[in-house]
Amino acid sequence: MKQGGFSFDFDRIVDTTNKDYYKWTQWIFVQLFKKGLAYRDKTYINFCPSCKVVLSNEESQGGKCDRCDTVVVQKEKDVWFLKITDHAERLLEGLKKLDTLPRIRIEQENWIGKSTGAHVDFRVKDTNESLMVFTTRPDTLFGSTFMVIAPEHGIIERQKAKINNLDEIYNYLEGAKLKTEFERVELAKDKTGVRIDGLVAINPVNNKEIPIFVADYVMIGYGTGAIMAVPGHDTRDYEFATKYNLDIVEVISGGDISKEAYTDSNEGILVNSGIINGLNVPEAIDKIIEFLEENKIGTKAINYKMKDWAFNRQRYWGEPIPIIHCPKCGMVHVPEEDLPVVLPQVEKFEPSDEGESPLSTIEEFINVKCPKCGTMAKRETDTMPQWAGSSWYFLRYTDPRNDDKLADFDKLKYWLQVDWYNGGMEHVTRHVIYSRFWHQFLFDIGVVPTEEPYKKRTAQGLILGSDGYKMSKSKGNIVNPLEIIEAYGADTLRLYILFIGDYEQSTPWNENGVKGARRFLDKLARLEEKVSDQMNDSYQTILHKTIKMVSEDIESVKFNTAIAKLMTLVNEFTKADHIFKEDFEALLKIVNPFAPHICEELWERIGHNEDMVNAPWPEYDESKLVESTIEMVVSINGKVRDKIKLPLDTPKEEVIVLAKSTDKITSLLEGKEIRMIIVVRNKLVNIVI
RNA sequence: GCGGGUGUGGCGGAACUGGCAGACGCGCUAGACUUAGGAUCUAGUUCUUAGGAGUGCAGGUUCAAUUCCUGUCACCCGCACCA
Repeated sequence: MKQGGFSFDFDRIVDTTNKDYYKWTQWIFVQLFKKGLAYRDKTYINFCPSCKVVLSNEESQGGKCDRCDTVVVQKEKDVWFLKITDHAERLLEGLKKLDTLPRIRIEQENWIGKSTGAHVDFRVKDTNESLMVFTTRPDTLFGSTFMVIAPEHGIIERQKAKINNLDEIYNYLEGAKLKTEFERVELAKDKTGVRIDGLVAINPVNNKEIPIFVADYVMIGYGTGAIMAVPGHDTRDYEFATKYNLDIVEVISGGDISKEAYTDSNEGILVNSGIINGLNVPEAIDKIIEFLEENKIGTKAINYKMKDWAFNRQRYWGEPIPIIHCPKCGMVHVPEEDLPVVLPQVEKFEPSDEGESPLSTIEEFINVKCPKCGTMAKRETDTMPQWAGSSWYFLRYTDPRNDDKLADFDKLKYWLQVDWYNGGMEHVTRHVIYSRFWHQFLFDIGVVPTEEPYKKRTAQGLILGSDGYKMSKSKGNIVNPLEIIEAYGADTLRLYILFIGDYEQSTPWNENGVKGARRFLDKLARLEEKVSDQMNDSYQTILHKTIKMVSEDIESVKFNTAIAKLMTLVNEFTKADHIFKEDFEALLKIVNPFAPHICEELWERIGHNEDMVNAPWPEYDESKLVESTIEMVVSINGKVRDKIKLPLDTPKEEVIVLAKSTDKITSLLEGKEIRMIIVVRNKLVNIVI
């Protein structure tokens, strides 16, 4: 970093693995625990048999471990959760105020996955329980002709005495278990399921008895793990109903349900639907929810795809969770004054085969007195994920050595919000959601002065290997920046990376391009020989234009075009027979952000003792931006035919006369009738024939 | 399937509210200086049947379209039996 010449304040270094830092990560956890936002629960978790580690949903996308690609298995375990779902709505709301890339915004919205609809209770006949479903389309309730529950749904065990085909069902559940989440999704085309013989549900709006199926196309993790199937208006239900010969009822007119489900039904009118017949869809939804609530069979509901954040890991490298398990008091947090709970020295860094944390074998770490009652108790041995420390580190920059607080409130007030947070594309989704959640929480307990951490959030494009693929060790297409600095210099590297392409776009690395950047710097250095005390008018316009455009490009993060313009200017200076010293200084100042080392060097060589970084940014002279003579394009029917040189702001009538009089244009116009002439001031003349 | 993004020379990429398509760089070609050139400089470099054609493809609006509209294709990314 230092070699690259970045202007970071290295006095404010923050290291999330340092105990003076993670003390505050643990402190935040304690606050979350006190507010009930950190809780422990037994659940099926994603477990990677290779890393021997519990994974969050975020880390096991596609059913594979995001570190080693091993297929993830489900395992029952005690899991620490952070109740991020409590913030679902706020996280979504706050997004509106965040200035960010469309892509990031969409990913966030997707991740939160809000949908509105209703919860509806379906009584199960001859039992004392009912199945609750979530639906976004309560208006189609009258068309629900069967129900489907997820294989993991608890009702199977609870009502097994009533089920006649238990063997068949268990058999199916076994099969479903063997499939990974990934396969269940992949083999989506062919729907399988088993009817639960013995259990019948009652559709609460028309009291019809409908069969219940168990099928793995319903997920336990989303909604309630049970659905009301409306085959007439849902493709999956339609497919299932056709396969198992179930009733298909049309409740929204407009389609042809003998051929396929009519899903594009927002236009249609309700039919076969009792009290909501004749209404359009939005009206029907309102009315049926009203009905459900009046009769206590359902409620309006909002569902989020996002789940609580599984927060414990069994890795060594992580902040120990500051909780003590006391036989008398239960779970007690470590008192704030006793923080940090320091990560002990350990011989074995690997978790046990059972997936226990490596800390679990260290007696002197585990055994501890309960801070409440003094009884011998045991420490929690799981640690936090890497996300913990990275969810708030930027706050610590404001006050990196504070030992009393995670950061002084007044300092936070001075610095926050972060004006612009930029980071790598690969971490964006999770980092944005986690850090905003923590920040909102810290705001709620009065630790930070703003509800949202940053105003603007972007991510820069990746630099790919020269083969156009993502750089990776296995592909052998890695470029080591230090080697480039060694061979071409830090300025070259900086310049090339910024010149290579659009800031947000991924671009392949090209060593030849690096040479080009170096050539530019060599050219710049050679200009020094031409510096003189004599003014030079020959390049004034382009100089001032470049100052203006480079300033603007930097503001709008278009570094590639800024550098292109600098190159043009240097080419222009190369042609000049001498360069006025002040003009050369102006050039150095605008090249400086891209190539600071060489500019400082040249700055000194032309007689400055003071550092260049403190020199003011040059200003352009408005009067020098435009030349007095301009070139106008003369086109016929939109095709460029000739160019004429004219004084700036020549009146329209004169322009027309001059345009028509050139040799080329006269010959082309011969014998033709001019239908109209369009003049764009100082730009072009278009003659239509 | 849904959503987002991107399609411009041999390559990376420019082109503000429609107004000279290909800036700038790489690569390539020829020449100069040189024992030499992988240094430097100069000239050229979208294609071309030399009239034109040309910004993924097909239409449309306009005096004028990479830019606006309609349709369509391809690639990349994200989500995904989401009820």
